[in-house]
Amino acid sequence: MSTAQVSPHHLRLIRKLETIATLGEEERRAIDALPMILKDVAENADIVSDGDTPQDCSLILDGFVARYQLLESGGRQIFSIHLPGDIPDLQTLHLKVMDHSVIALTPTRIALVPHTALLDLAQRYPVIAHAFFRDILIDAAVFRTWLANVGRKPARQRIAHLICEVYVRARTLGLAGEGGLDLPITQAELGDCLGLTSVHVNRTLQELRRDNLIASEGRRIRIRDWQGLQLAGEFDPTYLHLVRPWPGI
Amino acid sequence: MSTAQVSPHHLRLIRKLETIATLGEEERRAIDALPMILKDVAENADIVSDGDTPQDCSLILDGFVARYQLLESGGRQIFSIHLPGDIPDLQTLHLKVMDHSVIALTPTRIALVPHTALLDLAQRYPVIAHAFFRDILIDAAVFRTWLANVGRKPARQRIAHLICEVYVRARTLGLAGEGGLDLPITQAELGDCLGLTSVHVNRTLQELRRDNLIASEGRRIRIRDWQGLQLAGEFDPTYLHLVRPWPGI
DNA sequence: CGTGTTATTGACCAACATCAAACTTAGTGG
DNA sequence: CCACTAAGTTTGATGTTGGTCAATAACACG
Repeated sequence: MSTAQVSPHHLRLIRKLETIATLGEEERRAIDALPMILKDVAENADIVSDGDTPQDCSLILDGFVARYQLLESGGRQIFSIHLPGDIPDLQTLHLKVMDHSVIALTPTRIALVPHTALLDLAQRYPVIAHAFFRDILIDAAVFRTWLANVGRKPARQRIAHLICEVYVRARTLGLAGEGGLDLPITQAELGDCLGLTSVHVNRTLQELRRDNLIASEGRRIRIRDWQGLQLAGEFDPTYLHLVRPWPGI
Repeated sequence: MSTAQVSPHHLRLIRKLETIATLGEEERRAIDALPMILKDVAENADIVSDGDTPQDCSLILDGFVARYQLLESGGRQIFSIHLPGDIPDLQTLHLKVMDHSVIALTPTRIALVPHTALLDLAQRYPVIAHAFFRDILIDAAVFRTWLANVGRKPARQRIAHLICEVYVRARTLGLAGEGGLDLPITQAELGDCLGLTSVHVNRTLQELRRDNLIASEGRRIRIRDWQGLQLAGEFDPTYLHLVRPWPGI
């Protein structure tokens, strides 16, 4: 199967899974046969909400997505950032009730894939079941890493780390070049990722700019010193368990 | 199969899995046939270490266990607490290299179960594969919840929440009665769970005692006001996805 | 007993929060 | 194409939670 014949939507998923597992020709073909219903989601709209019991999973085709929870006390904690190719609600295959929400940080296009189709796929192709397992486990590894960041690192390190993570993941998926990435996320949202207020995020970003680790033009964050930024964030990509990390990481 | 014939070690695992999934007679029998090698682990010894590539999973038979990571800056973050019946390194079935460590908080007895046996089991019994999936997903849900705690809640809430969580899980497994539980964990370790210093943990515990939410006699924490403690911690057990929560939770 | 770990207390400090206002930017409709 | 608006960013002044350092007290255990 030459990839030219593959639908670009399905290709997104194949490309993503190939960053964390090794697929064969057969598996790629099977994924390409998945039924998908396209759907556009407005900025700041929930894709799945806390308490839902969805029957489909959402494959991100385009846009930035986050998983989060609102606290009784009014605060919000963002748990992870998701990029095209990710299925942020893959867990609904095995946990029927959502215990958090998924939101579109930008205007987003998703593909809805029925649980039945995905379960069937995993049933028939152990390699794909393995890939799903890995995806979920890497998800958990990201949560742990964020927990360590928020629990034990100062603001400057946390922010640097987050930028490193999103950059590496975007780059691995071919969504960012050498220079940096668009991180279309507000400082308040950054704060909700990192357990900080937007005010403190702002001041710390200025510090990172002053130290020439990053530059920001509007919402585009340009990485000026990749080594330095990794150092500043104590960033070690091991926890992402990438199969083929690009050189220089 | 009457449970009387089942080895108590295997029963621990069966009981645990039955808190998060529903097993049939056949599955219980298959679990009972799992090969296990018993091993004692000293207090404060690693069961698995960051960077290891183990060939077995560790079923906890007795004792308290934690997963953690050391940071370059010298700090430590604990990610989760594990009780008898848990398999804290289940993820090594699908992620070969450990990205964190597992430590015995108390003298602990574990059973080593070969990956091959577990993978075979999951292959032959979809219900068990499903249970493993759920276990890993619930693990991730715990990480998210801790992340929300550390990121967005003050010390008092964090501590109350942690006590609630461990109590509910211990009680569900039949390891704690109505009155409270042994939480054989130092205040420094509590701090490493919650992103606090031991000094602040100490002061906050005193506050919880003063408010009559808990009482502590040595290391035993007695819960004096279960409703109040849940309230103080904004504790909602949904994220544990228990199949049969006990009444009054 | 003595020794090492853990808990407790006190004095002081720093990182980050809060509150509030001004400024910038990107849309939007006339 | 400009004025208007809303959202996001930036700045300043001030407050508080929780950290740091250090000493003492309470245990646990051989």
